[in-house]
This record gives sequence, C-alpha cells and structure tokens, in this order.
Amino acid sequence: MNYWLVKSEPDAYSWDDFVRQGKAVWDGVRNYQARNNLASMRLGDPVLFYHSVEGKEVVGLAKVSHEAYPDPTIPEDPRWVVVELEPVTRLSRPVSLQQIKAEPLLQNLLLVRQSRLSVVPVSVNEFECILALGS
DNA sequence: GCCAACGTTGGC
DNA sequence: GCCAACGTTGGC
Repeated sequence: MNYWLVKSEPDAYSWDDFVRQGKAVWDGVRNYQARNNLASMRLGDPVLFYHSVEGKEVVGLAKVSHEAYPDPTIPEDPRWVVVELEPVTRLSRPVSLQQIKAEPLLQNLLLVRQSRLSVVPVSVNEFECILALGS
C-alpha cells in the first residue's frame, strides 16, 4: 500500500465539489514526475487532498477508485494518464501548511520540499502524522 | 503583486 | 547537448 497527496486549487476544484460528485477523474496532469506518481497508484491507496493557493491546507482523505489509464481529454497525446478518486472522509480539522512546516516529523514531506509537484508520494509515518493532526 | 523554483522550448 | 529565455506554479 502506498500513500499519496494531491493538490487542487479550490477555486478550480474543491473538496466540496469532489464530495458533491462522489468521485473525480484526476485529469490535467502535465508533468512527468506527477504522471509517474499517478501511474504508480494502486486501487485503494489512500490519498490526502490538499487545497493549494486558497486555504493551503489538507482538507480530506480520498482513495484510488480506478488505476491509471490514458487521459481522455487529450486522445492525441498518449503520454498522459488519469486516475479516479473517491472521497473517504473530511478531516475534522484541516491541517495547514503552517502546521506541516512546524511539525518535525513532516520536514521531509514532498509537498514542502518540492512545492510545485501536484501529485506526491507520502510515507506511512507522514500520512499518519497528518491524519492525527487532522482528527 | 512579487518572486523563487523549476520545467520546457528552441537556437546554436 | 548546452544554455538562455520564457512560462507556470504556488507560497508569501
């Protein structure tokens, strides 16, 4: 089992939008590293949902409901893939970027260290630390 | 609004 | 294959 974190600008697609729809096709990823991460996701992997730009906090927990397949929004370019995600639960308390940066156990979180990457792996320890902060 | 970090593009 | 120019992301 692997753990992940995905980012979304709530202005474009928020946790509430996600819950309303009951699932999301995670499309639009156009970065090789993020694409490789999508391709490594397995059915049922837990995924933290982070609001970038507005909010700057981890707001919910999702899971992979369908593994990677070619991005249907650009059939002419087979390089890119999507996965499908389903909401699991909203965090009782969102975990802010500030909190994350202040937490010694989260100093190596890729969200912080490589802030431009929109799909990043998270270690078990990091994952559980964030869930604990959020509950 | 600014800027750092980083990816991409294109000329050589 | 190198590197300058440029574009994008996202925190502050």
